[in-house]
Amino acid sequence: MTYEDRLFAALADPTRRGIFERLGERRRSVAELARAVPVSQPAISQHLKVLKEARLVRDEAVGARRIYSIDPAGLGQLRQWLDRFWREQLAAFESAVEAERRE
Amino acid sequence: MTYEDRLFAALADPTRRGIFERLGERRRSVAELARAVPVSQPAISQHLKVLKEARLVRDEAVGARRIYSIDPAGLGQLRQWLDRFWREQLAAFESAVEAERRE
DNA sequence: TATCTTCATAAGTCATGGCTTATTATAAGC
DNA sequence: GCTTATAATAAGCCATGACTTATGAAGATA
Repeated sequence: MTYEDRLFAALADPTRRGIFERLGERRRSVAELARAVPVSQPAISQHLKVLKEARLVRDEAVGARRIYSIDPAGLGQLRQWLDRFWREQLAAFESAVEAERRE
Repeated sequence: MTYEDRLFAALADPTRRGIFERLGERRRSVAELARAVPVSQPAISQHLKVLKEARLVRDEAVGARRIYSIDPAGLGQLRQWLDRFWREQLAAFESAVEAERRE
């Protein structure tokens, strides 16, 4: 499974995207997230693990708590994918127009 | 299921993303895709249906064939989501810095 | 030390989704 | 008109993944 796969798969689940978007507002502990999102604490931990492996979030130990926050790395990857795709598609479009012009 | 859900779910599957990227190069028929991607023709059709419902792809009848091509609408949605997220995160970051400064 | 909180992991359940083969519908070509 | 090509749908199989409860580990608090 590539990094890109992990990235898209991580964002595919709505609950997980919800968690991610909440972390976008501000850093939160697992318990805070569990209070805000209607699933159990273990479910939150599992989602966070997936997000972390996709490099979308980081965590930091603070006492017994673990504070999660956004890691821009994953988003950067996503933007790269989008930009590359856009460029390629634009190029393909132009070459199609060019081919048509030559007919 | 929201449109956004459909969008992310559609891009989550690697095979489907492969199909989508091939269509990024140029428009193709179902049979062409089936020849290029190592799954059966019905599987291709099923993937195309998902991509179409996410507005990532359009189709057009040409004789007995169906020509699929990129529909920029879905990508636009994805970019919007990314941009909005980025802006919000930036704002959150700035307000965090501001709060820290006041301490 | 004993207890309480916080979080991760284990194990099991259930729904979803991606694939297959079989079939059907429509258009093309002889 | 009959056969071939193209593509969508139906039905069924199986793996994956999202959730649950139960449990354990590590830090905070009395």
